Amino acid sequence: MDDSRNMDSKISEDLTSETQASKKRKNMDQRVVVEVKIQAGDKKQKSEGPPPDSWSWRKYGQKPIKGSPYPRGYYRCSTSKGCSAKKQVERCRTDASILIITYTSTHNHPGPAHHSFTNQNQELNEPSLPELTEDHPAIPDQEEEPDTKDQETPLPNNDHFHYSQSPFNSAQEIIMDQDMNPFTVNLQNPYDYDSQRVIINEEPFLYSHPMNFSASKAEENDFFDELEELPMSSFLTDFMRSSTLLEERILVELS
DNA sequence: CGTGTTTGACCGGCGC
DNA sequence: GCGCCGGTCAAACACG
Repeated sequence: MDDSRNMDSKISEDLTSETQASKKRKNMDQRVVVEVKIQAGDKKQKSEGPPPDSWSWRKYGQKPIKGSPYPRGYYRCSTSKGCSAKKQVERCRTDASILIITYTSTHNHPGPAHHSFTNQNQELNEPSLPELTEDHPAIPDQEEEPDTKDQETPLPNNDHFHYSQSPFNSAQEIIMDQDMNPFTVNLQNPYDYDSQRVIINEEPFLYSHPMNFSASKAEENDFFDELEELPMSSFLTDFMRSSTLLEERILVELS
């Protein structure tokens, strides 16, 4: 639909520091980039996979990306018909063990499963961000993004929050490279998305060795395979539950 | 039968 | 103006 395009145009002007982004491409609205470090064995988890995520995603496309050996999958929220939440999943071209998930738009509906578990986590997790995405009309423009005012806001906090909150209310690390983030920047980030980045690493060493280069042609196939199934959310979910110890971190980072 | 995935085609923006 | 590329659509297909 053109809704996406709609926001594109609008947003491009809003983003103040997205000059770079626009260069690369027509930046979409503000996006949340999540980097998930996975391990070889984790992929299998999907098989047993609990619910993928609190949200159900329907894949609507997949395309090979230039410069990256791995294809990018396009997902849309299927939980609610009118929900415009989308996400893109791709692998880091430099480190195959890193999954890059880009969340776009917001959920304009309460997440079913999400809610249940949101209750427990959210309380301590994100005090500043109530169920903005959920059922709170706190968002003036709601999903449709707006009229710019929302995005123009110099204090992206709120905006970002509700963005980040929906998909991964369990991120272990939330980083906004937009402001200043040594971490992300230090890591090699092939993408200059001007949105905040969330890094979820299953390993505590993510920052230690950003580059693994363990990706080989042979693995490519594997990756494709994974991408196709891409229920990566399964481990995300897993994280949500077990990342309680890091929740405080989020609080600090976000707040 | 309903829901989600796959896949090719199409559209629109951007760079040259 | 043309070509490239990313993003989306929609029909066909697969699975529960």
